[in-house]
Amino acid sequence: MSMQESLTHHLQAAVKEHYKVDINSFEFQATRREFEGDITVVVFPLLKVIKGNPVQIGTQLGEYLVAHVDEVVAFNVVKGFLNIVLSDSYFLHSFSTILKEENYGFGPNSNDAMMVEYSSPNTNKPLHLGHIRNILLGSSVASILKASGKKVYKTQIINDRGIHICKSMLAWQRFGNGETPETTGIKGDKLVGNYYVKFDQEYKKEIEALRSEGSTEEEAKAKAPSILAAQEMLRKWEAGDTETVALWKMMNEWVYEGFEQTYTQLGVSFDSYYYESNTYLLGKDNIEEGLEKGVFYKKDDGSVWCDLTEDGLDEKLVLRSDGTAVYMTQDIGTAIQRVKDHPDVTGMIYTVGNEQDYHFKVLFLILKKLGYTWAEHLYHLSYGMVDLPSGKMKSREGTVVDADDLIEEMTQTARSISEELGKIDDLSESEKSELYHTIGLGALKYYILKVDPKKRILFDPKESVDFQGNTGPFIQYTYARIQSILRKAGNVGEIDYTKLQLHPKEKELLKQLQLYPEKVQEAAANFSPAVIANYTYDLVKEFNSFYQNVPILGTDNDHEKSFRTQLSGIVGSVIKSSFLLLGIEVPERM
RNA sequence: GGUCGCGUAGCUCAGUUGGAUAGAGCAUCUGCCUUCUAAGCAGACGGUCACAGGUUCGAAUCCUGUCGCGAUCACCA
Repeated sequence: MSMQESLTHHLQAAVKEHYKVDINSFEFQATRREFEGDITVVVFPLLKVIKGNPVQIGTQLGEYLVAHVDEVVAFNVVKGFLNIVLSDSYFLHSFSTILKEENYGFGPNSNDAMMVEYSSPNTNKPLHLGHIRNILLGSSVASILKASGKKVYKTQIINDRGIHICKSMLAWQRFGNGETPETTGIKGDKLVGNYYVKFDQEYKKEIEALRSEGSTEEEAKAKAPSILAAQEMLRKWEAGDTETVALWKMMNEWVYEGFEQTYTQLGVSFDSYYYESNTYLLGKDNIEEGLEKGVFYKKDDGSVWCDLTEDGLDEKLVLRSDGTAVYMTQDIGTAIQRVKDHPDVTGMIYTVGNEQDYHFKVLFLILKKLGYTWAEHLYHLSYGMVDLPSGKMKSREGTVVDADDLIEEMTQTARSISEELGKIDDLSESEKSELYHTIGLGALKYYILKVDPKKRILFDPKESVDFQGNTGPFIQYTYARIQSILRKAGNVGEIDYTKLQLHPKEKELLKQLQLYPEKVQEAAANFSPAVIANYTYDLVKEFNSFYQNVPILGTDNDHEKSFRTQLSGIVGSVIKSSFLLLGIEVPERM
């Protein structure tokens, strides 16, 4: 039974005894720092049932608690707030429980399986900062859900077909002279991306030429030789033309190798991959089904629609009049296919930018109307765009912050700060570069994950990501500090908890530690890594204050020394655990 | 124009069933390394929670309206 439950129980009895009424629940909150106490009962809501002065009522309740509950040692009432002071032994008992737990903070395993989709890139250009936000969010939410007790499948859908893919293929065919990642030493995704840009440059030249001959912009865009060739290539691809398909396969392989390197750098992975080249024809059968069920209707021209006007949305096309699929058709089919492939899946999460909010609203509604039970648990993990001071990132115009470049830059910043501080000069070169990578990525990941996904991020490449204050490295540093203490402390002896008197800083730390399990659940319920990031920051701030104000190894009381060492150890393992949920590693030294 | 999201300190952000004097970091300023790692700690400065109404004992939080920013409204993906 938790302390809140226990207090509720006793408060009910107190209210019954004094005022002869039944009250189901009470409002609790952590006592604010400026008041004495650990947990606070808000008296105001009781006034609806009990007439009287809130201070008097609070006092009576407080007296009852002190008399009847062992753990309550004192109380005070300020206005309508009953502040309760809990005993040291209560906190120490709770600490010893945490100490025994294997995976403290994680929920019990359930059979619910969730599928989390993220990354989902196009295979015509390298990953950029926008993808990084997507990947970090999706990957972290997957870890958080797993920690909350769910089974998780990480997946992505790779946009490996379409006109934009043909564009880079075409440009390579024309201007590539057969060059490959091997011959050039250029990373595969970068090489292909270069040809995508090349295509666009040629295309623009053609448009200009046509316009000077008198065509309108629209006409020029439509009849430029490059775009016609790309369209022709797409037709060949769809018809299964051997040569085209071979070129497509080869260039996509280059891209996949490049992506894989970036994923490895980021420390993320997937359990399955879906390719649009396999799924783009899915969904047509489901449209037929929907027609039979009356979820969709057919117009005279043969096109199929879903009427969502009663749900406050529009009518949505789900099949063209020529019988071909649209984006929505494909997404309906893919969702259904995924549950067929993973029968234990009870819900899915799509990590996709907020520009597609409407699309997913419609998709989820249609799937619900089709009657799938798992459609009740679909969530669009929507996030704001990452913009630059100059505006939107555009691959074709080269105004993107490249993922690999950014990772490298962060690593270099970590290197120069570390070298300046000079605390790890005795490490080997390989240990050092591993450490710089850990710190640099820690800074980047934390920077992105600590903010609410809904908000757009303005990223200024000129202003580097911070390494001080509310940052990843600050938290990593605290972890390293704790490890240093543990190394020096050696083995901790048996602790006689009855010989201890808690320092206020210790008590605050214990309270913070107690919060971890509920924070994990809260983060899972809200699909929010930011909850974990902010919690960890609070914990670490609290620890640093403890560290600077209370001697750990320096105290001459052996019980205190052991306890403080152990307390530091637990804080360290919670930092490690919570940072793992964010996909951030922690160093033993830094 | 319709719909959705956002608006909190100079800047970047917390603040989730409505609760006490709205909290952090960065920046600026002041102290603290012969003691466990100063990427730290202690403190100062900084607020009309976009604006205006409403509900409530109580509103940054809920409701309505206004303004600003963004996204979206294709037989594109």
